[in-house]
Amino acid sequence: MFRAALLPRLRFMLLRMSTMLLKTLREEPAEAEVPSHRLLLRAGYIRRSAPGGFTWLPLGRLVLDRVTRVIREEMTAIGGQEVAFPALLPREPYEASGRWTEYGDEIFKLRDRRGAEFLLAPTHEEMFALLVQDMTSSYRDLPLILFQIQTKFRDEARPRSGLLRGREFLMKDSYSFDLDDAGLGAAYARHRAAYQRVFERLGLEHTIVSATSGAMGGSASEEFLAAAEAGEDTFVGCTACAYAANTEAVVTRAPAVPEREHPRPTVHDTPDTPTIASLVDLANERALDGRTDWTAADTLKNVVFTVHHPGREDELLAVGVPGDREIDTKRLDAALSPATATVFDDFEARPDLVKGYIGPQGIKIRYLADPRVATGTAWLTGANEPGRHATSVVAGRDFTPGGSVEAAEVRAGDPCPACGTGELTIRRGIEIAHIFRLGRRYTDAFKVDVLGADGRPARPTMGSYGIGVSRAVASIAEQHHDDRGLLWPDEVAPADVHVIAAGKEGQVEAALALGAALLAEGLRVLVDDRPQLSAGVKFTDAELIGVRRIVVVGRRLAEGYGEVRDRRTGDRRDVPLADVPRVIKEQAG
RNA sequence: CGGGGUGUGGCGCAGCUUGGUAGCGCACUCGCUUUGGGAGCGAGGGGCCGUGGGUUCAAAUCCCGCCACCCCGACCA
Repeated sequence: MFRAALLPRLRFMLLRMSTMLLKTLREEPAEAEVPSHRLLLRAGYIRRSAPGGFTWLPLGRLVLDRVTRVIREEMTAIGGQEVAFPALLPREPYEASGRWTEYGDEIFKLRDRRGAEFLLAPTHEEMFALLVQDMTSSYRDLPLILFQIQTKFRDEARPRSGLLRGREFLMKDSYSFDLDDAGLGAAYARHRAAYQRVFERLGLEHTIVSATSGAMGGSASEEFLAAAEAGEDTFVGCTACAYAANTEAVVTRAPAVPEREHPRPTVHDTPDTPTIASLVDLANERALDGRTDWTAADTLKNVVFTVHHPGREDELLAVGVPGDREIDTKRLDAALSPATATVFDDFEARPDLVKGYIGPQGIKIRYLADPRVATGTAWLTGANEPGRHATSVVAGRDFTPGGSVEAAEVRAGDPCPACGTGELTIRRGIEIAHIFRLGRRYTDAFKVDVLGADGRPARPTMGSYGIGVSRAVASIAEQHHDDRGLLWPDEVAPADVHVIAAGKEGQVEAALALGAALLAEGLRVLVDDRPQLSAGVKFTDAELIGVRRIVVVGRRLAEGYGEVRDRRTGDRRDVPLADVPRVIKEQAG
């Protein structure tokens, strides 16, 4: 009988399905919607075990470890040093940075037996800043790149999509400490390049987009988005150049406005036209200004919002966009950050704001307009009287916005703001990494100083760089599967080769012996040595589990042949068993 | 937080309208047969029907509350 324990010098153990904690599901779990969630559950990689929390089963753990290994290698290669912090932390550092309250409900807070307050860390900027304060004293100690791979906790309002958005997830977070902006820039660039290598190795097709910084603070940040339908982020690309951006960060170019004389504004009776569609219909019906070619794009839509400024009084704000566009509240919030906006609806309290007939002329509240509402453009817009609109309302002449705002929705086909010639395409993606130039927000909060070369204190500047490790696993599954199951890239597969014993006339023993020979080649081997199972079940499970190379030890065993399959190419050929290890070794490179 | 949906054995579901001994498929155990694409026959084990209360002689089923989960949106990265 084969005993893996008899091969102590081998790097890997033979993975035997007969004894592995593994149960594949024939039917789709009702709770799972997105492909990665469905397949990882069905193929026995994970089990849901808490709201927003998953257990990594043996197969899943193997994949997770492979992903972790790649990240660790690339982080080490850019000079990163690995540490590990507690996840359970006292309140004080987060109080000092302001994030105890700023992070809001998303932070898990708890108390110890004496009533002292703790949190489960959602991310660790504070602790790394404190560590550097504690352990460095001279500019000679910098620069530093420190990282950890650790479970993070966020009390998500709505955990969903399996591993894609959990309340507990694995994250690689690293932090750079430099004395000046040039050093920070270099650390940022090294992380960016390292992440590209990581995702290249993980087989993750991704796009780097400029992003907004959110609760982390700091200026420039970029997100790495893995293209996937199941993703929650929308981003744009350009058909002609390399431009890519999160929709929140898309900047609209003001159109070139030809010089021309516009007639004075004319107010028209436009009863029962509270919507853009009804207004356009009526304008054409009545041939306002002699035109019958009015479209929604000729109208100026003005929407009133209540803006909530943290720590200040709410403010009313009207936003003007061309009538053929909706306002994208995510973009508006990003533009107003840290303030947030909600649609204003208490029109009874403001008789000067005539719902459905608001125009920017003489408006009494703050007014911001889309960049398309450029100086010299003329609009059909509300006349600030019930049932009336005005034509030839010209920006810069009849009204002057208090500024421009990126609030209009971005649409496929919009001109590229970078090159101006290409068109924007819209795709969905999963945020698998986010890198920030933080600056000194956290080192200031803790007064982290080292002694500079000039003998004076110098305050380090920080960068923060996260990779969602468990989310990356799910993203790989999203990008690498077919209708039969998962199909892992080699680098992250739970095994290099999957050996199936199809038959009971010595096939199990032969498969185990072949497994041992493959192990001896330094390959990671999964053997389906489960007794009593029909070949069909094993084939189906192998395809579900998703190891690319499958070797079947079956009906031609008596002749000394096995069948080597490639799940990706569909190629199948019979190979003498003695040659299988060499053949597989060559394929696996 | 708003809208919708669902809670019945490990998984997928029926039963609920019209109250009366909890059922099907898969999985699991044992036996025999079978063995290259989710095997067959036979015999079994496993469920306080999410939870608390109410109505009733009697509740999975009717009524009220609560909880959980899923989906869409808001929020968040």
